[in-house]
Amino acid sequence: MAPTPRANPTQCVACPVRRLALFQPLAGDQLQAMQTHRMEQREIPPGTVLYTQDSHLDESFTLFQGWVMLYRTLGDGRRQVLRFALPGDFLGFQPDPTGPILHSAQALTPVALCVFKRDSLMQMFREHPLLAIQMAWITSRDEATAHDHMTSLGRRPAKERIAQLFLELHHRLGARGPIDERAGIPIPLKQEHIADALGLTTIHVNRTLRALREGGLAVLRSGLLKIMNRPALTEMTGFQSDSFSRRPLL
Amino acid sequence: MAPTPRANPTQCVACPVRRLALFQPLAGDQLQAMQTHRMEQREIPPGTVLYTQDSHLDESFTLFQGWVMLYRTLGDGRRQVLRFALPGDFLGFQPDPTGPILHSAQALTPVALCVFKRDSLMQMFREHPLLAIQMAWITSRDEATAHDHMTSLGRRPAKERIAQLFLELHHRLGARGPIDERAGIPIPLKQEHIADALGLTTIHVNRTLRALREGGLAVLRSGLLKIMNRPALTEMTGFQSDSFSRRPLL
DNA sequence: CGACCTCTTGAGTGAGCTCAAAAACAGTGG
DNA sequence: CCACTGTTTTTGAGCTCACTCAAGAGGTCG
Repeated sequence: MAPTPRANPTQCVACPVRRLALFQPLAGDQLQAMQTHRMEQREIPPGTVLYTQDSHLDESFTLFQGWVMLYRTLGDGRRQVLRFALPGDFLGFQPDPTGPILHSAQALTPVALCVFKRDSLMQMFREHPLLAIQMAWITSRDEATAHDHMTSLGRRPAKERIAQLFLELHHRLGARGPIDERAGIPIPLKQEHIADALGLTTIHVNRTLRALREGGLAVLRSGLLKIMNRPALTEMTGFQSDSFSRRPLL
Repeated sequence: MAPTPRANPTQCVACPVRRLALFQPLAGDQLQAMQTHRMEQREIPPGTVLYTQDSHLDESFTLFQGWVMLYRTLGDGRRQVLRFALPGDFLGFQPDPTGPILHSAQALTPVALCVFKRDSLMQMFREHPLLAIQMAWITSRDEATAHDHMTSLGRRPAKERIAQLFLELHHRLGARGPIDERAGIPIPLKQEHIADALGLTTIHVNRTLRALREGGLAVLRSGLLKIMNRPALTEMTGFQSDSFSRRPLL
């Protein structure tokens, strides 16, 4: 994640993407090589389901613009949001490419993606080992974020879970570009999404948001998140931005 | 994980390890090359802390024998177990090798490991790209397991969480060698470990174990797990072993 | 035979859930 | 511009699953 801002950011060949996670640190010749692999840019409206749990997927994606929600569904409709993917994130990389994918992905906003055919991606890895190493690091970073999330789910009360989520989103968005603290950060999440991410009910999320608001800690209203008292939030969650550090260029 | 049993399993050079996750699918010359990199076998007694959250780690490990618990601790002592590592699993791979590690690791049993110095591992990746690709898949599989775990934590009641854990452990152990259903599977976990993995208290784990026992579903006693009614357990969790599929040889 | 874990059971409490229903809001068509 | 419909947010009331506090029972080891 958190690509270092630089004077002359590398471009993703097929897409007009800057500082994309998988490509940003690559040398020019490798970028050129990627042009030869079937890459496609795709744009989809909010609500579109990119892929569905248990289906077979022969593509993966780099998110260029917008938010995508990755989630898993249990038989009776219970839902767990696994990750909110932001621009630069990679989606659809599977441990077993021949097996079904284990989660679904849905666009929360208008979304722009780079699409890779699976065999094409494999081929790229073979030809450009650095890409494979980058992929290992990206996946490892996602795993660390999942660990944060697990710790929230298992060991934090509702108020802390929400505080932690807010700080995480704020930090991840801040790493992607400057954000206007005063105006508030645009967050396209319904209370239901937050509930499904944090293992709560919508109703309880609502009450907890009220508590945070009335405590002067943070306000989420009409799609805008305002952090009112960061020190207090950081204090209550023990938030460390280390989890989102940048990876080495190798 | 789940390496296919084969007639003549590859050996991990320095260690007398068979079917190790990172090496199993490698060709002979690559294995040889690894000999030239600083690898070390290490054995540690139960309870040993391999590494500690927030410390700087310049090694990573392939687990050869025994169980290792990966966990995170919050300021006030709350603990979340992230993963129970079994033989063949890889530990200590970090998204940012220069940053502090974000969790701790402790041996639950006597443990044997292959140790890699960090720069040595990096060097191996550069020289043998297939290793990097394998690493990406291994990490991706771990992430999928973390997703299972998250779903339990967020959206399942205590009984289902424990049932799911039992089925997962049974399946992962089964993939590593034949297990004697009747005798029961050796599980070196205290109720406290289970509680910290599943976001419950020890006391509630105890009560729930009793419920499972009295319901004729599964019994965990004196370190032995017996699955008494797998269909019922599978039914209540919707357990799919897909999550633990083997990865491609590329 | 104590000292120390780990497991077990009881009793009471509370954070978060369910059920139910307003109120605010957004879009749509007349 | 407004009535009409569907979605999202908000609030109330009561319940329950899981937690806290407390204490006894088993096991293990020096």
